[in-house]
Amino acid sequence: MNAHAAAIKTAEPVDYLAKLNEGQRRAVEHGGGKAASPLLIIAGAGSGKTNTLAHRVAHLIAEGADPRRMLLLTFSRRAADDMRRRVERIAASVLGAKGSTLSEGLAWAGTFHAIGARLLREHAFQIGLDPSFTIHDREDSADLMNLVRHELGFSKKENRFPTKNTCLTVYSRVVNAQEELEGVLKEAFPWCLDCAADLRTLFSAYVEAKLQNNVLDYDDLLLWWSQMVAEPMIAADIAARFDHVLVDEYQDTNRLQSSILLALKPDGHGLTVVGDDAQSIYSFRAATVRNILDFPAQFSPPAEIVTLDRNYRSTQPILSAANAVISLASERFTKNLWTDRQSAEKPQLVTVRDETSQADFVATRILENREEGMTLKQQAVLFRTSHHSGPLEVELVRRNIPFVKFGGLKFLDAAHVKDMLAVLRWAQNPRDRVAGFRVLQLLPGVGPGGAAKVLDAVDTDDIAALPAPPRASEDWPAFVAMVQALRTSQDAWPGEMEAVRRWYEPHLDRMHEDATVRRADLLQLEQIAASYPSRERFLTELTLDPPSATSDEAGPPSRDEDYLILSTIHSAKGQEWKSVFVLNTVDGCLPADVAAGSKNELEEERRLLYVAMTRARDSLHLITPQRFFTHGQHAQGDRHIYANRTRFIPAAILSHFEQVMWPMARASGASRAAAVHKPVDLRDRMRGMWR
DNA sequence: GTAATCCTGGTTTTT
DNA sequence: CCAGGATTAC
Repeated sequence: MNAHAAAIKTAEPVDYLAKLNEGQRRAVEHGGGKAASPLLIIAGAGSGKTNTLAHRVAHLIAEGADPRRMLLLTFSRRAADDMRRRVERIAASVLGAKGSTLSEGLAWAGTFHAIGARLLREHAFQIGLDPSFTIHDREDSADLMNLVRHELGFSKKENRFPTKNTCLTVYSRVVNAQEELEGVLKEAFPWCLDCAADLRTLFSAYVEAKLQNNVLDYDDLLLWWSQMVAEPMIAADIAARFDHVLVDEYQDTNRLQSSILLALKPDGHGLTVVGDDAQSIYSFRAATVRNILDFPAQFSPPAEIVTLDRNYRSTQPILSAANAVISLASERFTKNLWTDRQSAEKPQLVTVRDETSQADFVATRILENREEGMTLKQQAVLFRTSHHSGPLEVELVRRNIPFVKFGGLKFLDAAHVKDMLAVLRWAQNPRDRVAGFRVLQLLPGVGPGGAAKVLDAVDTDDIAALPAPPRASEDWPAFVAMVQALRTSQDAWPGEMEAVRRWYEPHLDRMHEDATVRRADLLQLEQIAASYPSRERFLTELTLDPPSATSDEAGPPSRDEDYLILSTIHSAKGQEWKSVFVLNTVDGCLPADVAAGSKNELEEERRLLYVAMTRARDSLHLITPQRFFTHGQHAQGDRHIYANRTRFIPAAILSHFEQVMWPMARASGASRAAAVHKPVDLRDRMRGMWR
């Protein structure tokens, strides 16, 4: 359907450059279509960044560059697909029908991690890697870390050792930030400083375990890539594949990633990076704004800089408010954005009683907007952390408003889905101990001990030759048969999915009360699997590009249905909507209390609010509930805390907002307050009925 | 060595 | 309120 729409739109004038403003045009034409000196584009929110990059790619192609020799590094697969579509459209208008075939050659577009995985598989034999390696997601990595931690005896120390997740976070930071362990500990994990030596031992054993298991974690995809291109012979090989390297969202890359770029293009020739330091929100992944700031001076002569500061997205009042918020940042490098989209409507700062009231307000406004002709899809609700949308989700369901949620819990995190994937992964890579460990324990009577025994033996023997674990003899033959069928690919992909599910379902029924619900997920997984060409591709791409929305999968909610977007602010990056609602704009939520520790963390939270605000085109609501109910336990509790407006909107900049109370105070405050403060406990009445 | 039960503690954001 | 760890009972 989109392709159809695109085809109609190709009546665009051939002078595609005419539509660009001066800065955009300079960025697009830089180098005149040749692999020219390095280019840095500082592109503010809504300044047409993606469009400019797409035009640049199309322009290069139009000037004769080979799309197959372009490397386009984006932040998500979605961004890559979007880019490909746009390039195709622009190229088609310039080159006619030939353009669309050309952009199909844009094969090297994707995330750093996905491209890394692909290059590593292709060059595996040159670097001592078995190309059948499997990739561990965060949780698998933590499991392996835990295994090693246990083996080394760190788990039962007198003074408690950092948890598996902390260990992994430290490890990951050292790798991605390219810093010394001690430095990282001192800066970010001071309470672990005493364990520095043990951590070093642990990490070394962890690396060894990954090698033994023939697995790579997320960080390895970058680390191996960077090490690979540090080898002159291979580096020449890989660098020669790409004439142009273009990187989107450069402010969210880390030092490891920048080292890869530098190895690919040492003199910066053919290198283009785009970003906005005001939107840097991924420092927890070791991203650093230094990458973007230090980029020009890495080269001599230094990279050319083009700044795009005209915003085409938001109205002036929204932009002014956003500028006011970001101008309070302690350090800033980009200029304020400007626009000529006038409007009388200031962004609203809405005070509501509590989260329930907030949900009520949002749902009401959204329906009002829709009555006035704004579709649900043109509206979005953003929040800092995934669970903030809980009460709203309840309200939306109650009012029958369809929605799709981005970010937070994923389909793939569900235990039963992980079980299925572990079976496939173990078949793909028999050395993947974490996968095997998980799979074996699905058998009744097999626990950690039994599983370990089998895995130790399977190293030397064929699994069929092994004696059944004592208490699992009944289920053993069927299990072995299933595993062997997978290993010998008896049922071609994706048919084997069904075989695995058939085997798994009885175990699912045994282990989970709610097996029926979970079965539906398995069927869905099977559907998703069918859209991948092979087991290897399925496993790889699913871990690197998991379905980002909770109902994003190939499932029933039909594509052309109208639905509201709920999203974490992080997942909202790069997107825009006519109307945006930001939930819980209060201290403790934004900034999140866990991130209010250091100055740097706080500054990042400020940018987060800035990112959220600049997603809005015409209408923006920031909502501040006055009361929060503490999470749960005391049933009789009307335990709550009072929250304050976020510190990022101090009184000094309040004039940029219209302040509103909701619901509008009709009754006098006193009677309402009385009603609120006198909770009624109906439980005794219920009990009393039978006494 | 496994399974069931208790208990503690902790909690963003994502490739 | 939930998951995961530790403890205990088999």
